[in-house]
Amino acid sequence: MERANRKVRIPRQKRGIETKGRIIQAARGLFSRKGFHGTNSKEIASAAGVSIGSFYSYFQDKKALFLEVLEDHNDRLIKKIFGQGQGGLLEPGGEKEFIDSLIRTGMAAHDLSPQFHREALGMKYSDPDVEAIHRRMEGLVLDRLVSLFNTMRERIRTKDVEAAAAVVYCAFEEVVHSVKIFESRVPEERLIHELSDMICRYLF
Amino acid sequence: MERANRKVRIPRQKRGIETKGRIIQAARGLFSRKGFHGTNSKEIASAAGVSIGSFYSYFQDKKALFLEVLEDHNDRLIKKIFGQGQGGLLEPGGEKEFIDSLIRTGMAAHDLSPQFHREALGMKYSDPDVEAIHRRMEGLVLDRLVSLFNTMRERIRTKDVEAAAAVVYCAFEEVVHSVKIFESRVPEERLIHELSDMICRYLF
Amino acid sequence: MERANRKVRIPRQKRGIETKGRIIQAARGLFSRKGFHGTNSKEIASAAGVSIGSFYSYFQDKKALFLEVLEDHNDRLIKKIFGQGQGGLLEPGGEKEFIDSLIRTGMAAHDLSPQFHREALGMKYSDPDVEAIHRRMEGLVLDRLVSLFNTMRERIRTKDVEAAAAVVYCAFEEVVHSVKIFESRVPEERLIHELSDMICRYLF
Amino acid sequence: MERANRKVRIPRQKRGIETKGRIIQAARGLFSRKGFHGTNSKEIASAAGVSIGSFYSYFQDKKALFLEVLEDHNDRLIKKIFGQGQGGLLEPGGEKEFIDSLIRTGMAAHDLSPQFHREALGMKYSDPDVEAIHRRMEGLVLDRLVSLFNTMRERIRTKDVEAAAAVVYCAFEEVVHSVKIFESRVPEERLIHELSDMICRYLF
DNA sequence: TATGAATGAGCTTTCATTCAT
DNA sequence: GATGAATGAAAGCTCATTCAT
Repeated sequence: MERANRKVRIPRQKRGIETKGRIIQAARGLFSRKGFHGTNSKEIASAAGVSIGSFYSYFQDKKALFLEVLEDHNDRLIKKIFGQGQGGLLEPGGEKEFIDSLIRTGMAAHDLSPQFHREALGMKYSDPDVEAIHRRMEGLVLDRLVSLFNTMRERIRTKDVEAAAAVVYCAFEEVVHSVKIFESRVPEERLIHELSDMICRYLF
Repeated sequence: MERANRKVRIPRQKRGIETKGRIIQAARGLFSRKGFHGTNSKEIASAAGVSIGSFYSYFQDKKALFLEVLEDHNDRLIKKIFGQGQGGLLEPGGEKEFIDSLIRTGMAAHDLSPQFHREALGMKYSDPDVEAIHRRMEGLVLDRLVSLFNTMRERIRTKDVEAAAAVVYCAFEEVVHSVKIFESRVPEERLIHELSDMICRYLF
Repeated sequence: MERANRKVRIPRQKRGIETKGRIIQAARGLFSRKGFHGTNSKEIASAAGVSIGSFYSYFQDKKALFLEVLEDHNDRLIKKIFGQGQGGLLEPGGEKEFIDSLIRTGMAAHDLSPQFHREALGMKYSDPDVEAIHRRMEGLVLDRLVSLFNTMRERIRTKDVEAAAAVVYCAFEEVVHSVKIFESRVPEERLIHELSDMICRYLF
Repeated sequence: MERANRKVRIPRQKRGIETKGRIIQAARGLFSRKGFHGTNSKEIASAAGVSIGSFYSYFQDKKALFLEVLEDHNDRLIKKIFGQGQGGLLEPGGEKEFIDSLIRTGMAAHDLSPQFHREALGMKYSDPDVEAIHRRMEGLVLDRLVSLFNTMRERIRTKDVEAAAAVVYCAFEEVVHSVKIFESRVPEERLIHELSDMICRYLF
């Protein structure tokens, strides 16, 4: 008996879109609090005020839902990070402020569902699809950094802009996580200060 | 889920110790290949050539086994990292070589069961016990860095040695992971070169 | 499972009758390819280009639809089998031709949706309603055979016309199925030849 | 996460063999009364006085269990059918008795779990594995018939022994089923009488 | 002490059917 | 009338863990 090609409902009407949104919201909450493996589909459905049947008509399975929650989360992150115009900051002498502002923006973005972010980070180590989404996201940010560095090429010490972007991004990411996700023994402000100093000395 | 107050045998005889070791080895392999959630206890027992009953007389439960595999893994890491005496490297002028050597040592350590390392890293995001072990490990490394930096205090730019250690460690960790665990788009050598440069410029 | 006393619409207008027909056609195709249990109502509705709501306004439930498909199928069978006038064939000396013609007609009838026929045959073993329909159909054929045999009473060896009809019908049915539904190891023509011979020797 | 290669337990100890046997017995009863699709695995387990976990450690899934029940059933059939030596029956003049005895033996065999037999017959129309088992069984019987007919070659009318075996077997099977599984309108004795007569007239 | 048969809560998923719009 | 979103009982199956032998 071949499997009937189960179609996932793509909601076009207002009601359907709301329902799907409710499920995503409920799922984000539960995944944040109890993790992906600690949350089951029935819970999600009932937290969304929806039957388990509806759940499975909107999502292929629990993993597919997780990926959608993640995409949704990333969309908001992107908006927060790229939303702010750092337009005029590149003028000579403003390097320190520029880097600080990058760091602050990045840190602030992590205040958006930090618990879900944590769970998603964890899953990237074990799930290829989650990893792929993270890579894409990271690619976006790296590309931006690279083009930023390119516009200030002559003021930057290294010639290897790509590697510079990667290294700076790594340093930044891990510091953010140690602050926002794991409670670092060293307080946030001191870390940011040193991080900023490190990046500036390195780049300029 | 509730914990039975079952007695876990602590093997004192040679045979028991070997058996336990065999289970840990088998588990490391399976956890590496299939992840913690993708591996079941029966598989582990039979890969270790042990009955499921024996398995549970050596380990409280699957999670406890994971923690032991992790501790064992960390022990080896520690040995690899701290084993090398970086004794004489602190002489004036040798800073660059010193940092390079630190980085190389750290990178090399990650060639020890990188797949298991990856899994353990992932689990630290969702399991408090795993997180605690990571913290302890990290604490060890940070302490070492701090004391290292202290011995070269006057040659180091920042006064906030603790934060410096944390930031350097973060940068290092994430770069290592992007190389050893996720395939970075930028080749290893270029990343190491920039990382080393960044740390040196920052510190000295 | 309990039957709601939902009203099933009996379509009287052209459009309704066509819709119902489309559903029956679509269902026959799906039941043939995937079996009754392997086909779900949504599939049927969408294959018929009809909403699931409409589907349930035409048919009490999936089983009721199956029964209608079966009745429809049997109606065509009946037409094919009884449509041909075997009128003049009873003249003395023509017995062999007569039996051959009966067999050929019966075989030909099975070329009508043989896959659906197969499914319906299977379901008669597990569903009383399907069994009842089969019995009625069989009754029709047996009655016809009995009356046929009666008209040639004095040329027939046995006095027990009813049992003769039943036995001949059984032999015929199973041979047809082994040819048309299961691929017999012995080729069709040889089987027909022997079947015809067996029936003739027996009857005349 | 690839599926762990679930091993089906092959019981070697007395207890395990008994348990498996109990499940098979219970399943035969339930399949007979409620059919394959009408019976669920939990019911079977509890009817066998066994946990659902045990059930699945002995059988890959419900279908696999059905196939084992069927094989078991067929084994007994075979014993019943081939157990009786029809050795001396081939002497000249004994043809009628010989055929009668074959028919009686076949009929008697069907008194073994006729309801399960019915279900299995039904499933052969929809399940390829069940069909294959039926074919093998049928092959065994046909081969026996062919070799039987060969030993009495010169007394038999037809030269096409294989087709003869097939046709005779078909007639027999369907008559048995109409008697033992569906209640025929014509009483058993009359059917047997005519069937025997038909086969004898045809063969000799 | 070692074994592996047995357990059963709990998970994911399906699908016939209803009913508000 | 027609629609298709929503329902939820019920199915199949897994696996960490226990415990009688």
